[in-house]
Amino acid sequence: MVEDRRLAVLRAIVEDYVATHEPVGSRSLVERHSLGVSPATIRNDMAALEDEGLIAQPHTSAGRVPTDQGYRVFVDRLSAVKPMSAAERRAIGSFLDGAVDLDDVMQRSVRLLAQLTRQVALIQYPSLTRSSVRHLELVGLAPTRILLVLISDSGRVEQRVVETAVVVDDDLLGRMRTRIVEQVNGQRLVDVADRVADITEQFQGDERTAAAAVIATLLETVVERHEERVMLAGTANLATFGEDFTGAVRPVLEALEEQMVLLRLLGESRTTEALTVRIGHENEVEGLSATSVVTVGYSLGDEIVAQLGVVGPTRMDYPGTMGSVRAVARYVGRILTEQQ
Amino acid sequence: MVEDRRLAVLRAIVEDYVATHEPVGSRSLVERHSLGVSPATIRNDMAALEDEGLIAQPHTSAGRVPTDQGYRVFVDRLSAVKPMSAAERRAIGSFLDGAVDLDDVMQRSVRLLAQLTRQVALIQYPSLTRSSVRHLELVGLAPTRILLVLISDSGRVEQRVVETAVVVDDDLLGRMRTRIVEQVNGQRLVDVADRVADITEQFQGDERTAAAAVIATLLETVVERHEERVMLAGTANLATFGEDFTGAVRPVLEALEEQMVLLRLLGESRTTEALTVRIGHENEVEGLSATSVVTVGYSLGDEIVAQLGVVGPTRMDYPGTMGSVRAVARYVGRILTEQQ
DNA sequence: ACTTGGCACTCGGATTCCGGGAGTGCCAGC
DNA sequence: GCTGGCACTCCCGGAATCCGAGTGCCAAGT
Repeated sequence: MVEDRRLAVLRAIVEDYVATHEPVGSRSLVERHSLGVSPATIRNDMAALEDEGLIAQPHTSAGRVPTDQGYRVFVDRLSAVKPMSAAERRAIGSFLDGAVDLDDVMQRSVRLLAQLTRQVALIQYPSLTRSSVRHLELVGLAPTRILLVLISDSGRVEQRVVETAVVVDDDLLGRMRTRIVEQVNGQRLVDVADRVADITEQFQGDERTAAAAVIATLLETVVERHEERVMLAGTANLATFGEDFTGAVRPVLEALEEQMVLLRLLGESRTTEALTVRIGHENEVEGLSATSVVTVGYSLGDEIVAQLGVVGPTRMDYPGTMGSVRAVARYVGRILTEQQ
Repeated sequence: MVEDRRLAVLRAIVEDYVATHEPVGSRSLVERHSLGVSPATIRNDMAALEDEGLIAQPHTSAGRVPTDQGYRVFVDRLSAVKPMSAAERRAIGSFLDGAVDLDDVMQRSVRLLAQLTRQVALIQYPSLTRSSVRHLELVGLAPTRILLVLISDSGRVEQRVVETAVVVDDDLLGRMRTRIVEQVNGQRLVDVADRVADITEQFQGDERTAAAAVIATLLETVVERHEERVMLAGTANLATFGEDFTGAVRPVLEALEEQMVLLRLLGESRTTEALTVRIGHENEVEGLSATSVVTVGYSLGDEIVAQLGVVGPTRMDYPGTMGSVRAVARYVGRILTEQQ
C-alpha cells in the first residue's frame, strides 16, 4: 500500500530528525532506512505528507521537519511506548526505595525522571482533597495562640497558627481536640467541612469564639486552600535542548517557574491515569508552544491522586520518554502505597 | 592624590561596565563621569590598574573590563550598600506578610528576592539543629507502625514512619509519648539526643524493643539527618545574564540544581550575620567561576538560623544587590520571629 | 498507476575579504 | 604629572562568493 509507505516515511523522518536535529532529506532517508525505493519516490511521498501538513521544510530546498501534527500522528499511530529495561527498572526501584518521607519521595522521583529523560521533569504532590485525615493535632503555643497540624494519609502535613481572641487553656484545648478528632479522623478531607459544621455550637460563650476560630482555620486548610504543590527538576537540561532552541529558553524557564502554569501543564484531568502527550501548540501555555508535555497520573492505593511528567522539545524521543514517565509513575504509586 | 583618582577610575569602569556590558574606553569614561582630566591621563591610570590586576582588556585595543580582583576592590572600598527605598520596603513587607506557614515564607521570600535583583535567588530553611522542639507526636497507623511527627519552633515539620517488631497498643503508645514529650518539649534539638538517652531503659521486654525503635528514629531525625533544605527561584533570569554569557548557562544551572552545591554556596559560616560577597573564582564551585554570590544570614529571635542570597554574573550591580539581599533577610527574620 | 533516473534550479551557511572605527601606547611639549 | 598628537592594532559588520544538499518536475520504464 502506498499509504503505508507514506506513514513509514513519516516515521523515518521523525526518528531521524529526533536523532540528528537536522532537517532530513530524501537521500539520507533511503540510506538509513531500508525503504526499498528510490529517493525520487520518497520525494513524492514527502510532497504528499507536506500537503497533509505533517511535515514542512524550514526553507525551500532544505530537508523536511515534522510539524506538530506530524508528531501527533507519530505518537498516535506509529509508535509504541518503549518499556524500560530490567536493569533500568531495578535502578529506579532501588533509587526510590531509600526515600524517608513524602518530600523525599517527590524529590527523588522528579530528579530521577529528569535524569532518565534528560528533560525537565515535574511532579505534583498528592492532592489533598483526595486523601483523608490521618491525624489532627492542636498545640498550645501561647495563651491566645494555637498551632493546628493536619496530617493526611498521603503524608502531607499542613500546619497553621490560629490566633484566638480569648485565652485557651489546656483543658479547653483538650476538649476541642477530642471533639474535632472524633469527627474527622479517617475522614476524607472533602468531607471534613460537613463533619465539623456543628462543632462550634457545642461550645458556649468565650469558648465558642475560640472554637470558631479553630474550625475556621481548619476549613481554610482543607477546603479553600487545596492549593497543589509542584516540584521541578532538570532545568539544566533546558540548555541541552539545543543549539537552535537556545533563544527560547527564557520564556520556558519563566513559564516553568510559575506554579499555576505547572499545574495547568499537569492537566486539570487529575483523575486520568492515561499517558497524555501534548505536542507544541496543543499546549495552551504561551511560551511553551515549542515544547511537548508528557504526563501521566500516579496512584495511591487504587486512586489517582496526582500527575507527573516531563517537558521537552517537540522533537523528543516520544517512545522512550513515555516509557520513563510511565515507569516512574508506577514506582511512585507503589512506594506511596507501601508507605501509607 | 593620584591614587585616589585611580580608584575613582576603577569605580567608574565598574559602574559603566555593569551598566553597558561593554568594555569601557578612556574617552567614554571622561564623557560620562566628570573626572576633570583628559583621556590620555585616564589611559595612564588604566595601564597602572591593569598592572595591579584590577582590570583587563579582552583583546588589544579594546576597552577595559574589571577583573574579579577589580570587583573585589570595588566592593570592599569603593561602594556602599544601597538601601531600599521606602516604597520598596513597603512592597517587601506587604508581600511577605501574607505568608501562612514556613514553606510559604520561604517561597515568597526567595521569589521576591529573585524579582528584586533579577538574578537567581536562594534561601536556606532555618537550621534544625539551632531550633527547639515545639511539639512531638506519636500516631499509631497500624499495630506495628507508628508515625513520628516532630515540629520545631522554626516551623519545620519532620515526620517519619517507625516500623516496630512488636505490636504497640494505644496504652503503650501513650506512655512512650508522655515519657518522650516530657523530656524533649522545648528542648533544643541538639540536646534531644542526651535527653532521650535513657528512656529506652524505662521499658521492659517487648516494650523496650518498640521504644528503642522509636527513639532510634527520633535520633535519626534530629541528629544524623540535619540535612538542610534549600529553595531556589529566578532561574529564568539566567537567560538574561546575557548575550555573551549564554554558553555558560548550563553548568550554572547544573550546579544550582545540586543541593550540596547550594549549601556550600550559602556558606558553612552559618553563624555569621555579615553580608558576604564571593566574586568569580572566589567561589570554589566549579562552573560558577563566572558568577558572584551575595549572601547574608537571617535570624529567628536573636539567633542566626540560616542564610539567603543570590547568584548572578560577576558584573552585577553590587550595591543594589547587597541592599536587596539585606532587606529581604531582615524582613524574613522579622516575619519568622513574629510567627514564632 | 507507480517508480525511477536525470537535470536544472534554489537557497542557506560557511568562508573570505575588505573598511571603518574605537581604542591603545608612546612621545614630546607644557 | 598632565595633555594633544600620532601611528598602530584589531574587532566587527557587511558584501561578495562559493558550495552542496535538497527539491520539483519530467520523460521513460515497468
